[in-house]
Parts: sequence; structure tokens; C-alpha cells
Amino acid sequence: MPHHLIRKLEQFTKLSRDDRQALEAAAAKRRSFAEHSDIIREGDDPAYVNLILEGWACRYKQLDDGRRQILSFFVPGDLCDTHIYILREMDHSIAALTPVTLAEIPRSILERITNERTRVTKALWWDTLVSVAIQREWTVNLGQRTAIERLGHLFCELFLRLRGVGLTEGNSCMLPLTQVELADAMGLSNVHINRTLQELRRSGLVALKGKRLTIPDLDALQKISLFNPNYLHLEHDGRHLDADEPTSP
Amino acid sequence: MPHHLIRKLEQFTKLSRDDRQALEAAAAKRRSFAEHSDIIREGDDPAYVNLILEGWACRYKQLDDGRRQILSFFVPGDLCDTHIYILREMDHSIAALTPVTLAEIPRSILERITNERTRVTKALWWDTLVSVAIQREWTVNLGQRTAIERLGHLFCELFLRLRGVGLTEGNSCMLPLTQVELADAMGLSNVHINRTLQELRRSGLVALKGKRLTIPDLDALQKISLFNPNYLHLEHDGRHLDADEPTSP
DNA sequence: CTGGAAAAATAACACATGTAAATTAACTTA
DNA sequence: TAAGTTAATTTACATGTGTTATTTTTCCAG
Repeated sequence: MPHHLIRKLEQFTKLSRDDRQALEAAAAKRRSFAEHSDIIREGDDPAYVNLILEGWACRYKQLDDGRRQILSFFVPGDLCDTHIYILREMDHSIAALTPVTLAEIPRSILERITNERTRVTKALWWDTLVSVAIQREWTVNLGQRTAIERLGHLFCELFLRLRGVGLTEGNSCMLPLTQVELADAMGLSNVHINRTLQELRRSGLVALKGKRLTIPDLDALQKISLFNPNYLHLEHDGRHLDADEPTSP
Repeated sequence: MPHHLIRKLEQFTKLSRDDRQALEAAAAKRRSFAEHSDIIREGDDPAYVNLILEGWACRYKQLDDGRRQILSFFVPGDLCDTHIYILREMDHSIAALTPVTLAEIPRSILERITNERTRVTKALWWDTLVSVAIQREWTVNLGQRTAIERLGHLFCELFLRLRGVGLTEGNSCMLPLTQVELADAMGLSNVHINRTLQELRRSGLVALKGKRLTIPDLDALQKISLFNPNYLHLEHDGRHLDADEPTSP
């Protein structure tokens, strides 16, 4: 069932049958969360490593006066901090944006994998390094890019990440985010997100309809967003990764 | 010589004499960099893990049109990405802000430590997790905080990090950064950094003179910056950490 | 010391984005 | 299918921060 994770890791390195089974076994303990519920809260003691199986979640942090920053989006196949249990308490929260099913991987199992499965361990390290690179790229996004570049950049990133786990269809993918959530992620007001989305639509760079995002010309969107995919470290250029159809129509 | 790193790690866990010696040995290969030179560039193949021994450095990323975002500051005791060699190429650059001495730790030695020294490995994981938490906090900083909160927050963070490695004197520490560098780190223009610094000075929250930062009332600065130190995971409350004198005068 | 470069400070003006409030559209669910 | 709720859109206006250019100060090398 953690096939999205396995698929993602296999972008980096081929795994053996045993490796895959070890990951299957690790993800045995399932749990479901309702839309908008907190999966874990700032201050909590992190007991498990969460692996998103279905649905979207986000990491966020709330300031004392209520301002909220969304720090990352989690999609199927994403691990929430491989070694988080080393810390005494969470410094941020994780919430379900849609109904979510996840696997709670106990520390002991992860430690066993680390001791016994070099390939998997290395692939998990790769995944961790990419997550951190994504966090850095968000810092660049908030610090340097204009509103339209920022949103465009986010859409490019999400599309490529989803394609990496086989969750795109042609040039479109799900995008179950409200404008308020986009605003909290991009450090902009919801009003300005609305304006910016309209500009992106008007220029034909994206289509957004009923929680579905379509990017007619990914290269063009990457260009205006100053998007460079190198930080995703997709070493096998990603051609073969679309589940349903070839990239060009 | 990597005593700053050792001191930092011992905030998290006590190390044995052997552990410390292993770290000493790992840092045998030294290298120096001139002020403003690049230590490693985006696109390079990362061969070593760099450990800053002396001086300040920064991680940065440059957009095609020249805009630059500083992503983190490195001070003595900081490791630049413990497992970076897993990636094929760097997705960002690292530059010396002052003259820098660092140790190039080869992959093989780090792997040996990981296999033989549980304590050190765990402490390095803690350090990695804290670095990532800092990156997240920078995202919050750029996304949600106003100019004055942002700068105040940065100063609180740097002061506490330096205190953790014994590089503060009373309520002051070095701050070898130009206003342009501060601007690139905070996603603000240098003009606005100047305005904001003046406001911080006028209100008596910080004093800045000749590359030295003084924070007369850390609590007050934390308050106006909405600074919550939990993300630094200083589990031993940090009282005893000042090198020269007790925290209160 | 002194000249020259880098850094900091100042000034005037522009504009991207925020705020607040009201309206319309899109879903849910009884 | 209609009520009720949430999300999206629109409008008008305010403001924080950016831009460009100039001046002043600080810092060093010679």
C-alpha cells in the first residue's frame, strides 16, 4: 500500500523485492483523519513517523497573534520527518487538508530498516534531503519572488512532485486547496491570491476548476516563475513518470 | 579544535572522551577561504561535509535575473548538511562572509561514525533536525513577520545559537553582516533594513556598533519579534552556556 | 595621516500588496 | 430543491516596502 512512497524512492534508486516488502511491513499501522483535523500539534511528543498514504496534509506554524504560515504540503508518499522522534516535542503542527489516511511507522521499525537495508536507508536519506531542499526553495519563494512568480512556482513544484508518484493525468492534477490556504502558504493575503490566480488564468498559464489544476504549457509556467527543478533532485529525468499518458498529447 | 561543534552537541547529549576524539579526528583536514569567496557552488558535486571552525558563512541561492536569497547563516560549530554527498549536485551555494576556516569531513569518516558511535550519530541527527527547524522558522519569518519582527527574530536566533557555542559575551555577540547581506537574508531591500535597524536602535531594543550586536533586554526583543525558542530544541534550558559571565549582570 | 573604496544613511517618489467590507457563486445536506 | 454554509470575487482605499539616486560616514591600505 505505501506504493507512492516506493515509487518515489525508486526515482532515486532501484529497490529489491525485500526492500519493498520491508516498507510495506513498516506501514502496517493505519490511521485516518478527517478533513481539517490536526494530525499532530506543536508541543506534542512525536511518537511515530507519519507516512501519508491518501489525501493532502500540511505542516504549519501559528504565531501568538493568530497569523498562520503553512510550511509545506504533504501529498501521498510523503514522510513527515524521518527522525522526528529524536526531538522531545514538535515545534510545529501537521493538519489534514482533505480526509487523510496515513501509516504510523514506529521508531523501532525505522531503526531496524536503518540497520539492515542500506538501499532503503540511502533512499530515505535522499528523500529527507529533498524535503529540506524544498523547504529552502520556499524560503527563496517568499523572500524573492513576486506574487505571480510565487504561485507559479508552487504549481510547478506540486505538479512535478505529484508526477513523481503517479498522481498526474496528462497536464493536470488535483489541487484541493482553498485560496485562504494558498495565501497562508505563500505569505500573501487571500485577496491578493485571488487577483494573482486570475492573472495566471487570464494569461492562459494555468486553468483551475473544481479542485483540479491544469498546466497547458509547463515550460512556459516554469519560465515566468523562474522555476529550476534541480532542487527536487529527480535524477532520472522523470520522462516515464506519468501514470496515464505520455507527456505530449 | 571542533570544540564549538562538540559544545553544541553536548547541549543535547553528553559525549564520551572517545566520541569527542572521533570528532576531533574527523575534522583533521582543514581549509581556509577568503572573505566573500564561494566555498561551494550550485551545480558542484559535493564531496565533503563542511564543518565551520572559524568565521561566518552563508548558504544562498541566486535567481537567473540576479536576485539573491540568503538561506542560512553558518557560525562556528555548524555543519553544512551532514549527508549532502548523497546528492549528485548542489542545489545552492555556500559563501564565506568573513575569512573562514573549515574542516572538510570525508564521507567515509562520517559513515564510520554512523556505524560505530550511536551517541554521536544521534547528536548529529539532532543537529540536522534543528537546522531544518531553523529553515522552517525562516519561512515563517519571511511569510508572516513584519520587517521589524523579522530582524528582531533573526537577532534573537543568532544570539541564542552563538550562546550555545560559547561565542557571546554577556548580552552581546559579533554580527559581521552588512546591511545588504541582512537584506538578502530577510527578503527586504537594504534601504528598508536601514530604516528598520534605526527603529530597533531608537527603541533601545538593540545596539549595533562596529560589527557587534548588543541586546540589552533579550526578553523584550523576543516579545516584539514573536520569538519562541522552542524550534532550537535547547533541551537543557541553556543557562550555563555563556562563556564569560553569567547571563544577568 | 590620507586617499579611496565600501558601507551606511538620507531623500523623494512609486507601486505591490494589505485591509475591510460587501456581494456573488459554489457546495452540502437535510 | 431550498436553506445554509463555505469559498470566491469584487471594490475602495490604506500602507509597508521598493526603487533610484545622492550624500555622509566608516574603514583601511599605503
